Amino acid sequence: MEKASETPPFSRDARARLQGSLLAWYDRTYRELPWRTPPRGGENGDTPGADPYRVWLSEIMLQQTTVATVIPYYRAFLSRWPDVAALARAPLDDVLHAWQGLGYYARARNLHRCARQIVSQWGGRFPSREADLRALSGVGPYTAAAIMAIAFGQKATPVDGNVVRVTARLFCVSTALPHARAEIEALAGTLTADRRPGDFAQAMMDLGATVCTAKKALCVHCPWKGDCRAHARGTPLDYPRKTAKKKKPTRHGVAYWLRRPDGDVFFQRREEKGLLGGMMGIPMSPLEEQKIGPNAAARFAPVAGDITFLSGVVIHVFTHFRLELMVCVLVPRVGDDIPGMWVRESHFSDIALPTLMKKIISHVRVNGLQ
DNA sequence: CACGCGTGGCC
DNA sequence: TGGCCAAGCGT
Repeated sequence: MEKASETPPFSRDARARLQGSLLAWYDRTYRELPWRTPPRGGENGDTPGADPYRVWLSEIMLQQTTVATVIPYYRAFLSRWPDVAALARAPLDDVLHAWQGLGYYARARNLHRCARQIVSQWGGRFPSREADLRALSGVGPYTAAAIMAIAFGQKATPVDGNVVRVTARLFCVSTALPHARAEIEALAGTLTADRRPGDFAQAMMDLGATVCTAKKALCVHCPWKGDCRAHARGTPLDYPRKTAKKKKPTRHGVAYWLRRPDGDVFFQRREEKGLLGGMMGIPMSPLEEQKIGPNAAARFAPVAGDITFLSGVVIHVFTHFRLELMVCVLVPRVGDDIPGMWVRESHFSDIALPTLMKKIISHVRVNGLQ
């Protein structure tokens, strides 16, 4: 396994050159973002550490999520909960509601749990040791390293998708992902600067986000073009190598729009674990590989009643499968005795609904019978 | 450790 | 248009 890369790590001098040119590039091209503190620039100037709460909040939101998507959510959270104590005091439902549409809802539950951990275990102040950060809910190796570097100014190497790509190209790592992960992390660690660790970490990510991107390598603008081995070969887009992905399957299901005579609609909280965990939604059948016929759809209904199938289907694409959902209106024949809540349409905006549920609501508006 | 977990934008 | 991608984590 020790064929680490096609080319060996850089010498001490080369590393110093790489660090200097990247930091200079960062100062020159600095992008302002709501959670950032500007680089002081200059000689040995370390950027003053940012508020750990803001760094943490932004990093959790940015997990697998684009900057443009995160910005409005980040502003809303920070304005509503300015510090970790405020967030810890909030009811979980409020946090989930504020998170709706952002996806990966386990992050929101872990965020809330983490806020309470900070208050109960650390007196409301973020710990400044990587191991203590790692013990917090929702904080993994990447986020712990990011907080260490950006908020506490400590030498640490957060390795996100950008850093993986930049590093794989710089060294021409021949091993394919995800197997190459450890190897790439080790190589990335050899680059990390002692000075301005927070700026260096963000510079690596910015480089991957704006210059050394997945689909384009704008090597002309890259501060590392003189040392990059993939650029020297003229094949930067060949890295990082990846193993082929499986094709995304389609799964089928039925969603039940339970409507009472007064017009209220039935919602229930989804189980904490699993798809859209902890969010509100209308009842759904189990998801199957095959289309679900009318008989099975009636059999899966949560209560007895008159069923009307709406025309069309709701299509929603998740990370690991494509969902094709039939929607039927169900007028319960008997009183409700299943756990959940009846919600007036004018109050839909009060409950935490994932995007799939909003699509279903829209589908009923368009195709539903009044 | 491979997999489950959202959503929106891009070509 | 379908596949790929985006500042990963928990199990």
